[in-house]
Amino acid sequence: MVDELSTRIAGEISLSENPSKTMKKWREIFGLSQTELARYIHITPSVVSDYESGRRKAPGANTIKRFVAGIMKADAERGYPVVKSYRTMLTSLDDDGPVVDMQDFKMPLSAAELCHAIEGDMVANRDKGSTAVYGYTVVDSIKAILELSSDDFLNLYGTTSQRALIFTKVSYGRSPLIAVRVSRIKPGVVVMHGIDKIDDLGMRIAERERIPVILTVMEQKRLLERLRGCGR
Amino acid sequence: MVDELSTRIAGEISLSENPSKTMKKWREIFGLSQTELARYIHITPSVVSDYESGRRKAPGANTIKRFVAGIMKADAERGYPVVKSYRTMLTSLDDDGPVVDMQDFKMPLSAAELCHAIEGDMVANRDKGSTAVYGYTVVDSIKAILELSSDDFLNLYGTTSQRALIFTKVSYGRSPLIAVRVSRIKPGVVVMHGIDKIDDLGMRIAERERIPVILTVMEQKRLLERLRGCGR
DNA sequence: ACCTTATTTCGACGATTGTCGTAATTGGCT
DNA sequence: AGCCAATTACGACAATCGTCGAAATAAGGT
Repeated sequence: MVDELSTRIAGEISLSENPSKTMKKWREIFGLSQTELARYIHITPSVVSDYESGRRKAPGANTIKRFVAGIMKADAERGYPVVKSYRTMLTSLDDDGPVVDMQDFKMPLSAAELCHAIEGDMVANRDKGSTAVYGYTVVDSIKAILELSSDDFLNLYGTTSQRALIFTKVSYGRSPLIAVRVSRIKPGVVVMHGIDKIDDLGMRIAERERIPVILTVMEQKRLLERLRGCGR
Repeated sequence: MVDELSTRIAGEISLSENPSKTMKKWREIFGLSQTELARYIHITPSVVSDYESGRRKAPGANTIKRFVAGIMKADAERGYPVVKSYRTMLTSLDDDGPVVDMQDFKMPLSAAELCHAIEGDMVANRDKGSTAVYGYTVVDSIKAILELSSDDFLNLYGTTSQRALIFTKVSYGRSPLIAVRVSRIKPGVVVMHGIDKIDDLGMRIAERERIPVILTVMEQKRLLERLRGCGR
């Protein structure tokens, strides 16, 4: 599993239209600062910044190899949290639970860009529109309410919580936000599919949590296709 | 599936101890000459040779990207034979058929190296010991005989037929070689697990097909572990 | 406002890549 | 043996990478 994730990360960086941004995405997913990463791969922090800001447009295979080795080493020292999340993500798509789809974006999107892509309406915390989103999890909200324990909620986040949590079959807009409210880990963005306005309680929860909330009534099949096509 | 295989190839090249050899491996899996590949990615054949022979030790992300795009374009023009094989390979490991394990090696092995790794005895065509082997398929020979049609045999090859076909639960050594004999596509190496000598008929078939044949009596569990550890 | 840490910018320079073109070598086929 | 296609070797050179170090800027906390 470590090898598989390593290969995937290296492949994404190599094939990316913007390897710099992809390296930054993965560093942040692994919860490392540039200074921390620099220590793992024995270079100065300014070199890490040079890579991520695009000063070097096509890093060599040795650089990619050392980058991946560094973030994996950090994960190993912490007990493999990201590797475990990745495995959980693969597993949760296989069973017949509430998770409808879950992917990481090749290229990070902002909340505003995501909103635009799914023809949504951002009804709460519009000022947080620049929030970076690294992936999404689509959840059948009815099944989620019936089946998920509070621990299960953690499994919705895959490799990072900096993602969009998308609830389908929403009625009033409060239940998903209540669930987010009591959850220890918060997503970057909440999307509610099936309604075009939320009630007052939902709005107040959203403002208190400072999480952008997007509503969309796009047909679910098209929604999934649009999401799959994002961040390329 | 195309994206997934692309990412995997790019990741393997990036992370390889020897990116040159890994690029050559994948070019050969896709059945392209250096001259053909050069046309797809708009460089001269000598540049392709420079990459693959290690003159350039750490290709950049742009080079890897163009390499992968080239081999994928070639596969697309031929109707995706390699992509389909890759998909078949993933699928056949999921069901409860005769396939016990199937992997590609990160780094190609020779038949002799493989023989050594599994503590085997090469009883036929020792002069072909330098044959390159890119992966392996482990097959329960009893189930294979009972379940496989001649078309199913093709599914044993995954991304390339230049691999080791490994039969377990072998008794006399002739049945697997008969199966190979009547098959249109031949593996690079045949391994028979469970015997330490083959009968005359088996030997004659092997000599006629010019395929190295290895016998091993290693415990199956250790055999699988050894195979997984090969080509790193 | 101040302090500390993180990040970014950028000059500089040695190392390496990417590529062409030419020629030599290898391998397969007749 | 000869021919042809594929592959390899290699000189050459422009472009880019990899990295350091110093300084500037940004962000978070008090």
